[in-house]
Amino acid sequence: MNQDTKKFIIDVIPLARLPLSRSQFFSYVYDKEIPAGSLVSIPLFRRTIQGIVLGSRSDFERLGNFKLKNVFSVQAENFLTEKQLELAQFISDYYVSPLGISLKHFIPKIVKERKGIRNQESGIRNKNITLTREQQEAVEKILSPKNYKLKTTNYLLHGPASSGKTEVYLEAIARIRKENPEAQFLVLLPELTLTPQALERYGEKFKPEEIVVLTSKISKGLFYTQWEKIRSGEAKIIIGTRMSVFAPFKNLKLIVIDEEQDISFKQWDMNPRYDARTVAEKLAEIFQAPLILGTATPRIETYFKAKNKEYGLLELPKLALQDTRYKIQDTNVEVVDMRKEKWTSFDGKKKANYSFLSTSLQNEISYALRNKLQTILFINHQGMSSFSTCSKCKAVLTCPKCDRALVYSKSGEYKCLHCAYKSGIFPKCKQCGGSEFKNVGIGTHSVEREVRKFFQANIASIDTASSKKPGYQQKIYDDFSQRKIDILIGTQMITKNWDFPNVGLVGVITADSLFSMPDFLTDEQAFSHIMQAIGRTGRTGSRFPGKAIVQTFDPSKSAIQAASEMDYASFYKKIISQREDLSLPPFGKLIKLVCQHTDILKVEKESAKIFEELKTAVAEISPKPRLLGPLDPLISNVRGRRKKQIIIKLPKQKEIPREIRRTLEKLSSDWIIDVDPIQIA
DNA sequence: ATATCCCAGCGT
DNA sequence: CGCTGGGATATT
Repeated sequence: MNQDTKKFIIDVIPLARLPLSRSQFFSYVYDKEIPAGSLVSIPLFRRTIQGIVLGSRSDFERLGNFKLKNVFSVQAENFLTEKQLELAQFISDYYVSPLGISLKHFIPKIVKERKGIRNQESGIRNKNITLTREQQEAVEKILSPKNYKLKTTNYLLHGPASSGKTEVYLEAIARIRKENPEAQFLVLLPELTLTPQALERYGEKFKPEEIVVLTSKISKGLFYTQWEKIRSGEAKIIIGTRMSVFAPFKNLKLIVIDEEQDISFKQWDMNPRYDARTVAEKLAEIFQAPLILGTATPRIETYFKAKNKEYGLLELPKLALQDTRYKIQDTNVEVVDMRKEKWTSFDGKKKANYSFLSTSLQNEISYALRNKLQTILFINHQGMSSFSTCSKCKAVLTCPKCDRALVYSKSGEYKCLHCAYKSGIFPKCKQCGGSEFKNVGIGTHSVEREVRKFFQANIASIDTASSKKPGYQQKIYDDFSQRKIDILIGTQMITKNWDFPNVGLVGVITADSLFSMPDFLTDEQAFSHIMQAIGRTGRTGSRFPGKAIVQTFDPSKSAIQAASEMDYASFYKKIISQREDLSLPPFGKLIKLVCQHTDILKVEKESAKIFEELKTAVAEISPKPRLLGPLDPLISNVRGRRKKQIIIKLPKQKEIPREIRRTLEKLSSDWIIDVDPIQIA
């Protein structure tokens, strides 16, 4: 080492997947100190990649004659804040994922061209809304927890549809802002479809230049501009999807997670497999900011924590909204047993109804149409059907790459909803070579066709596929809010916070399809979806109380019953005891390990080996974790990749025991580690 | 991510 | 004995 020129050792985390078992940084040389958090360009094994600086040192002696390479260049000094580094480290530890991969999420694609900032129009109309006593109290608790002897600054805001949760967020924000005009607020939404609505609401309190929206849909240039506005503090309110937790906040004073029960907060398909709710909790801790989890149907886990005082529980009663714009009525919910629709009465007065629109639903649609009220029909499947069978041998038409059923689409082709596979117009049966298929089950398109047969009205449908057409979703939204559409048919997406005051009727066409995937969250999610669908109505004028019809072939299901009675408490009671019996969350912590490879033999051998290793590891731990597997997952073949999975159930505790962590850290890249998975079937 | 090394398995 | 493919390994 040359003694004349002063040099520094720079510890850098390469933005690459490094083995978890080794330290996640490498050391380089540079002739200046580089501040932690800087973005640099470095050589790594005769490649050039980016890295994040951890720190600079000058203790060359300890290294011996190990030859360090040079940092190529500094791309951006202080690119990540100290707090972002801390958060990245937390994510990597908690989700057992390489640090470099976590850090990648904190770095937006840097684009040189800075486009003009295009922000939605929003006139500031500081409407003075009087809060109800409950709303007021919720705000007080959030702002001064000590006065209420709360040990935490995390809150569950539990209130049914139209109970005025947003008013609570807005008031809390306004009050904090009054004290601290530089304060920043993060509002997390499950999906980008909800952002236009949110913009409208928050636009009433904020100037357009203070609001920033972060979703994967916006252009890279705009994304970068928004990112920098957050860093500078210019952006005060940040509305976005789960990735927004990675933004370079300067002065974060409150985090809101709206629709906290939504599973889209969990990144299940990519490393790090993080849950924005868990990350947001850490982010709130780092900034010493309160966190509000808002929902009409809390996750069982969340409600459990609230009951155990881990979260402050803020309950808003029904009909809290005293605003004279709406007069809220109890929604009348009717569960229709679809099996009875096919019955005929002895005197022949009641005829069998073979349509998937029950007599009740047909009557209610007519009623709504007559009274100029709008109808929303909710169906869980997109396209024409859920699956198709060969007319000759009854075999289900499946994707050749995955084992999943193909779905008939309008184009005449059969598509795989898992990969991009399309069958062509004349598929052949794998078993008998037959070319005729019968479509079983119903989707948005078949419902639309059926509704058109019965009613002369303005009818439209929307699902994930059709909403991908640019502008289509906005058009449907606008048309529906301007009452140009009488009957709207759609998948889950339209039940989420699309609030229209003129909806008099909601129909859930087949509640049963919400239960098609048996898993530990199925009932919870089904309950929440039915409740959400029901919540779309009931905001109408007092002359017409909201009406909801839930069609099912199994009215005895507790999720359906509880949802139709809008009874969260009894549903919670039922599920929480099941969870306790099975040591499922919140009583146990789940870690899912999936081994996948094209060669099934390899997968079997490898997963058996790891299972044995875990067995020995677990033997030393008390209380003893439980191991399940290696098992075939419900979908064990995707795009030709075969899978086996192992489930680890830890007794309730925050940390993963060292013995288990050691095994996880040496898993090859054929393995997926999913901490707190949302699916274990 | 990927070049390199090492060795098993095979053919000559 | 030599060639080849697969897997493990290490990366500053």
